[in-house]
Order: sequence, then C-alpha cells, then structure tokens
Amino acid sequence: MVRSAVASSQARDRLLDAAVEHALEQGIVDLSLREIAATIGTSHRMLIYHFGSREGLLVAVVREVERRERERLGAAPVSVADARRRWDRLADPSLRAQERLFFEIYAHALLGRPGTEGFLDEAVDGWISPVRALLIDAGIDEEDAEGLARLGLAVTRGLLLDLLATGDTAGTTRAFDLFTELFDQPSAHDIRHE
Amino acid sequence: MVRSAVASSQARDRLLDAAVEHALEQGIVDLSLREIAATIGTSHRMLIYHFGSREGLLVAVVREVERRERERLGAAPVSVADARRRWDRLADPSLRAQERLFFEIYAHALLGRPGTEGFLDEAVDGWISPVRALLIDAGIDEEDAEGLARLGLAVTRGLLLDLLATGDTAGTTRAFDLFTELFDQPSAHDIRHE
DNA sequence: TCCTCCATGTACCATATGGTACGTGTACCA
DNA sequence: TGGTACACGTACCATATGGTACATGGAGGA
Repeated sequence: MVRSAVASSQARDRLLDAAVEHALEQGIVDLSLREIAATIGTSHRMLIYHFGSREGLLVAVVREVERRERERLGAAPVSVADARRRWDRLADPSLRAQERLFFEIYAHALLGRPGTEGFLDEAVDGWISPVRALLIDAGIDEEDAEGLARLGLAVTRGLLLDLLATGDTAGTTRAFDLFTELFDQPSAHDIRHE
Repeated sequence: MVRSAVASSQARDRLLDAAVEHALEQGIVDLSLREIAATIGTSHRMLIYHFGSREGLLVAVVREVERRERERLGAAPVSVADARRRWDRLADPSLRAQERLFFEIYAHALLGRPGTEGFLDEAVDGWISPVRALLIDAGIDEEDAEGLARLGLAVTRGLLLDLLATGDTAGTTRAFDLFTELFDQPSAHDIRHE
C-alpha cells in the first residue's frame, strides 16, 4: 500500500500532539518547522514527511484545535443554568491557553490565511444553529431564537476575551451572572415565550 | 540637532500611514519590511531608517491603531440609545478592516509578543472604567456598574467577532437590539437603580 | 536469506529576511 | 560658496526558512 504523505500513523499522532502543545504555548502564526522540531526533539524533515508541508501541519493543528473545542464544550446549553455551568467550565484557568489559541486562529482566519478554510463557519454557525434549534423547540419565536443564540455566543466570547486579557475570573463571572439575571427576570417572558 | 531614529517627520508620517494601510489589508503579524516597502514604493532601508527596526515599526502601527480606535469611538455611551447608535457606527462595513486588525493585535498581545505592551490594558480597562464611572454617577451600585460595563463591552466585542466572520449586519444588529431590550425592560429597574 | 516499505537523519539548496555600510543628492545656513 | 544634516538608494551580509536528495536502519513477508 502506498501511504500518502499525510496519512495517519502513530508517529504522526505523536508529532501532532506535540505541535499542538507547542502552539498552545507559543502561538501558531509564526510557527516554524525547525523550532517546533527542536522543542519536540526531532528534525523539521520529519514534520514535512508526516504533514506534507508547513501548511499541512498548520491545517492539522487547526483541525485538532477545532476538534478539542467541540469536545470540550459538549452539547448546547438547554437552560440558563446550563449556560452558567458551561461558563464556569470555560473560565477555568486550565483552558486559557486553548482559548487564546482559538482567538489567534480566529484572527488568522479573518484574514483569509491558508489552512483556516471553514474555521469561521464552524466557529460561529456551528454554535448558533444548535442553540437556535433548542430555543425554537422551547417555543420561542424564530427570529428571537436566532438573536438570543447570537447574543449568548457573543456574551461568552466577549467575556472570554476580557478574561484572557485581565485574568479577572471573579469580575467576568459576575458580568455573566448579570446577563443571566437580565434574561431570567419575569418580564423577559415576552421574549422567551411571546 | 541630532534626530533620533524614531523622531517624527513628515516622511515618517507618510510611511506610517501607508504601513497602517497595508496592515489593514494584509494583517500585521507576518509584516515584512520588504513587502511593505514594495507596496508603498520605497525601500525597506527607509522603514528601518525612520522606525529604527522592524519592531519599532510594529509598535508605531499598533499605537496608531489604538489611537484611531479611541478616536473612532469617542466618548463612552451614557444611555441605551447611545450604545445603540455606537453599535450602528461599529457595524458599518467601512470599519471592518480596522476591527479585524484590532482583533489580530489583541490575539498578538495575548501571546505577549513584543510591541504590544499596554495594549490589553487599554483595550479592556480603557473602556470599562469610563462606562463604570458613568453608571455609578447615574446611581447604580458599584459592583453592578462594573459588571454592566463589562457585559456591554463583551456583547459589543462578541457581536463584532460574529459580524466579522459572517458579515451578517442585520442578524448581529438584531441580537444587539435584543440585548438593549433585555436591559431596558421595567423589571431590570432593580439592577439599574437598586 | 533477501527484498520491500516505512521512518528517520544529514546535508544541502534557493530564497527571503532584518540589518548595515557606504555613497549621493539636496536644502539650508554661515 | 562651502559645509552640514537629512532623506534616500544600492549593495551587501549573516541567518533562518521551507523544501529536497540521498543514505540508512529496521521490521515483516516471500
């Protein structure tokens, strides 16, 4: 069997893990094959061998980060309490590096850089769609459902940006709680069930 | 008079403008002196002459972007209607490139890259502080004021990220309106004036 | 035992990069 | 008129980069 240069293998998985680890700490945009290889303990030749090219490695890293992002967040929140639990998970310091990398790739993708095709669609619509569907199932007007899904995503991402910059877990969590209170108050009823 | 390598001059201003223009279109992280010089119509030698080094140019570009950001947004919003007007201004397509660059620098700064010192402080606290002060003046409890300021910033930045990725001005604006409605409803009174 | 395929290393190449040396024209001032 | 300071170009340098050529070792099958 003729293996393509980008087929999977145990060695490739090991290298990919190490490359993602490196990206979590050092970022991804100025990723250099030689530098990664040196910190991993192999030669840049091996990275090209397993991933085809620098861009191939970049694509693999981006996909892996996407995969971890989905895995980390699990199902869409079905209630305000759910959303709050999810925020607590997101605000955990152990995830900072991953979120930082996520935003770096996001900015990267906004500039249309190669290797990020499809990332933005997945990053936005991949979240809005399931939440919107859940809200519609719960009897909320379609347009409001879309808006609320968008708003929830925006609050989460916006507060994460704040958290990454300031490290102020308590402050950002208070802001998130304020949002859930606004949403939960009785007279928001006409939006939730009009 | 001995001019330092980074002193200002008309020629330097012209180059800086052109460099910012380039960054708006091509991004800033993989900025190369030669490439910029070529598109500007000068030599990379001149960039080093006027900015001292590549990093000097990067710092100058970041500062200029910060300056334009402040100038663009003007005073803090003092009412929900104000906030809404500001969103309309932000959502204008002519600002997309500037906002994209802002988020690219933000990600850059999160990784502690040189040339971005102070950017994050200004980007977060520079916004939260004045809004918080306004809210406190308006009689809102201190802790809520901080939270609301944070929340407003998060909604704005989060929806901008959405807008940049999707280009969906109508959808993101609807989400922003939903937020103002949540905030404006009568029973939010206990947060606004408790 | 020999042959084939995969993983890996070493050495190399062309290119692009930031930065420097040096020369030159020009405007202004004594 | 001579000199000085600035703005700029050309040519160069050392280095780092992505990618390739080629050799090697080892495992498994015929």
